[in-house]
Amino acid sequence: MDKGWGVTIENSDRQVGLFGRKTVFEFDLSPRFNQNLIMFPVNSSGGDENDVVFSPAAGDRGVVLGEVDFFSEKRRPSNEVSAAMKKEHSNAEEMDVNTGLQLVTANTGSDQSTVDDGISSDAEDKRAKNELAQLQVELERMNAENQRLKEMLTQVTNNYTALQMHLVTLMQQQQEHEILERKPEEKKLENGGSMIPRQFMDLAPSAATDEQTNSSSEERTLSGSPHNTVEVSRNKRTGREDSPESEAWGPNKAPKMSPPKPVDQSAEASMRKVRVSVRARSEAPMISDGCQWRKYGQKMAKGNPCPRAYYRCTMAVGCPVRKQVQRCAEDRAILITTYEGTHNHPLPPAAVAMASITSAAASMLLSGSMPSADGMMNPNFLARTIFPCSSNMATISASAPPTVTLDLTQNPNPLQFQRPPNPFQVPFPGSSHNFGPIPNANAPQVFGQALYNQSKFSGLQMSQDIDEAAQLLRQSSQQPQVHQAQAQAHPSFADTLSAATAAITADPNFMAALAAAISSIFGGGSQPSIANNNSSPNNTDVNTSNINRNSSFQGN
DNA sequence: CGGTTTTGACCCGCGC
DNA sequence: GCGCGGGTCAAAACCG
Repeated sequence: MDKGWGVTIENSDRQVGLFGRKTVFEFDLSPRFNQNLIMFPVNSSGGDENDVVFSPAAGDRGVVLGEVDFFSEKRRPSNEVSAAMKKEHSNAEEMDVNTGLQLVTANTGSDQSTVDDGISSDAEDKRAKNELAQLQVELERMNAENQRLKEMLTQVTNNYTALQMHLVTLMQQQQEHEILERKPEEKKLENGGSMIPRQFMDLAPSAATDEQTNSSSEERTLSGSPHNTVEVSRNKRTGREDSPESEAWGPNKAPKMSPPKPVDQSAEASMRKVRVSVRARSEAPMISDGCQWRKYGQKMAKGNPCPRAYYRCTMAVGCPVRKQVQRCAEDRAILITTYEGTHNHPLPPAAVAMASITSAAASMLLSGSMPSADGMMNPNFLARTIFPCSSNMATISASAPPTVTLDLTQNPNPLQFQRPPNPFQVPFPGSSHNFGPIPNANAPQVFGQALYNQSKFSGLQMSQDIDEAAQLLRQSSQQPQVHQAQAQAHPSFADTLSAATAAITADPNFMAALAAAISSIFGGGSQPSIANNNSSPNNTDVNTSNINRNSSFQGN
């Protein structure tokens, strides 16, 4: 707020009001002190020649009604104005022609009886007007304050995001530099059309660029290009030559007699095989991340009665991205989705969200895990870098393969960088800290959207949907039970994307914001669509129609 | 009929 | 070398 009046009571530290161009102010001076009402410009501390001093009689109370353009030189108040106000204040209405201030007073002090005796409809009207004016003052003040805070937060968020992305870029460049120093031939491998930022693509844990260089994949296999070390190592496992998909996927294709890869390459491959794991509470068998998946396997993992399902992305032939879906053994309400790889094809916005977050997480992890870098020494730093909204929502596992775990199951700090299954395991006290009635089956998606938007912010584009997010927050807080009913009618992903980001920026309590955003989309955990779709634990179908209007982007 | 899921078999890495 | 566990393949089954 850059225009308006500050109002103080003389000889008092109390600043009783701060109002803008169109406002009212209620004053109530103590009859025991000879206090003046001082109005001063908001950019003044009071006591200068611009102040407007009003000296009501002891016990006077009333309101100041004004529409002030104080900073207009022509209407700047003067001592003459204040003098005039002094002189004519008592039980009267005044309108200062210079400031536009209207002074309405009513003595409620020593001659209160006089006022009471003279109660009239006018007095009642004035009293009601006073109350109304007071409320308006308060409302306006809060609105102005809210707006100001929003603007500040927006600016801070923009700056932070820009710095964050810049940091990611720098770390990626550092890694690239190291890679190129070792294998200059890799420079030809470029990101070919993915919507994922290039710094994410190149840092992705798998051979995201394999598809673009399919024709030379075998050559690179023989040459042992470290950029595709993961795929190379797999190609060496079997040597089948079959479908393009298999070629692109590469696993189990190389004959056993393939030359053993050097030790350093093996180590590098391990480092590159980064995974991003997302923990979220979900009744659905699989979270919706905007991509199209095909299940290619299912195994019973040791120590977990729930089967682990294996999916691969089918949005493009040869996309190297895979994910594993498994329920947490300790709390089967928690769905653990582990992503590996980077898409090598354009993605819908919904998929970009998750791809960006996983790639960003993997990038940071890789950057920190490079042999020449300090690496894992400070995973919390990495976590804060990747997920500024909550430094406790993610952890990095130093185990092989390194894994970034995003924990969306906790409250109030939903994400933890964790080191499963080592002693750094994030605590899940009873697994009861969750979104409550809010299902977070797709919480990772929302979070991904947030990050996606943050990446968008790197271009200093700020979400214009703060109001929308605030509305979502209000709806959520007011009608927490509505979520289930909204299951089939949530906003589009793009809407949610902006909303989630805006929610994060608009609410310091990220958890509440996230919950609100999630609830705005997905409704209750027992939403009919999900429940109907998936009655079998092995049925990995997920109702992505709730996410994507375009059914071609539905997950399975 | 084409795409997807299921599921037993296979391969590989790793620890002993 | 062997066994175990994780990951993947691919034929068969399933589904719309």
